[in-house]
Amino acid sequence: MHGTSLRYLQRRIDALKGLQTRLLWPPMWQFRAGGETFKVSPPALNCCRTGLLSLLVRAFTHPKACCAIWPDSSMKLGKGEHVGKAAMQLAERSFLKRQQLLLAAEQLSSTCTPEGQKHALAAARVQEGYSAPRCSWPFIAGFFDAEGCIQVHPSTGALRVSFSQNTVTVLRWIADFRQHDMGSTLSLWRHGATGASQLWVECQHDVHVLLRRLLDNGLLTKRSSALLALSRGDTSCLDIRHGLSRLSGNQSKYLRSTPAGIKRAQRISALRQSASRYLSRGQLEKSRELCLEIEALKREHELSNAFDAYRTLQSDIRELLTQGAVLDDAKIL
DNA sequence: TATTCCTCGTGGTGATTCAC
DNA sequence: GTGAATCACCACGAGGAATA
Repeated sequence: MHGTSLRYLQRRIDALKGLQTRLLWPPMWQFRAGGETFKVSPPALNCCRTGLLSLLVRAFTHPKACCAIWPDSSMKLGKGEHVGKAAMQLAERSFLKRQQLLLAAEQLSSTCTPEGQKHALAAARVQEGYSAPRCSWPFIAGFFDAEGCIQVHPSTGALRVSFSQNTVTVLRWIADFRQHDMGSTLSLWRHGATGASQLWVECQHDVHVLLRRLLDNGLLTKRSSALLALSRGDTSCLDIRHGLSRLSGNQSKYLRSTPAGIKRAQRISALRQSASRYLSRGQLEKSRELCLEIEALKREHELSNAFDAYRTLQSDIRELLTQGAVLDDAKIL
């Protein structure tokens, strides 16, 4: 790595990512979900989309629910009356998409043109009135399953929980409900560039109480992550970080800091604190020396992070090729 | 088909408090 | 005095979904 520039590494990373997106992954013969292994037969893989869809549905949903809602609805959308029934049932429990679901249920039996239906649904989506719901812990648990995130802070080791949503209204419901129920406030932050909002819980006591409440009220897809986070005390921060990363899959994989990266971040954080103290005591020279050291460490940190991402990409691509992945000719520009 | 939007997961920074 | 822990705020990239 010595002598390699950040710009050069970034170009290599971009090239590897380009290669990775042009790979046709090896055939999948089985997959595991919910502790069960599902075999995928060649016909389902090769041509029968419905067959593969049914398999996935069986794996990821409740058997009864999937029969009622899933396999055929996506295929027959627009003419199956069970779609209308499903939309009506969902509308009874939905806060955010009630108007759209009611419209969908009505339109399936109306004579309106497909184009007209499409415009009406789009208008309902824009105009959806966010009437205040009967906010409850089961509602928050369900919302968190879909939009929540549990993280261990890289340089502090602190547990953090966040909810993200483009519409700030729902986050305010949750913040208000929680303040009323538990007497503590949450920080709500709006992302400048995208306009999306995030609700943060960072006080360690509040994080623990919140996770326990979510678990007690039906948290499902993030259950394992929440239990792992709550095991802190018996397990090290690094192990919890690693476990949470594994549970969240490959998303943002190449952004994650390695254990060495976390140590660098912690060192920088400690030096920054010292510099700040020297500055506050008027020891300007010492503060300036530390600032120079911090800048050098930050450059090294950035370069090392890029190198780690590059090595991980290399290794992932090699493994895929070993397993039978090939370049997709149709994606070669 | 290209572009924009939206969500998820992640990292950085500064201030304050606490323990040694 | 110092390092560790905590809290609060801010921001961005990836990639799938929605839209033009």
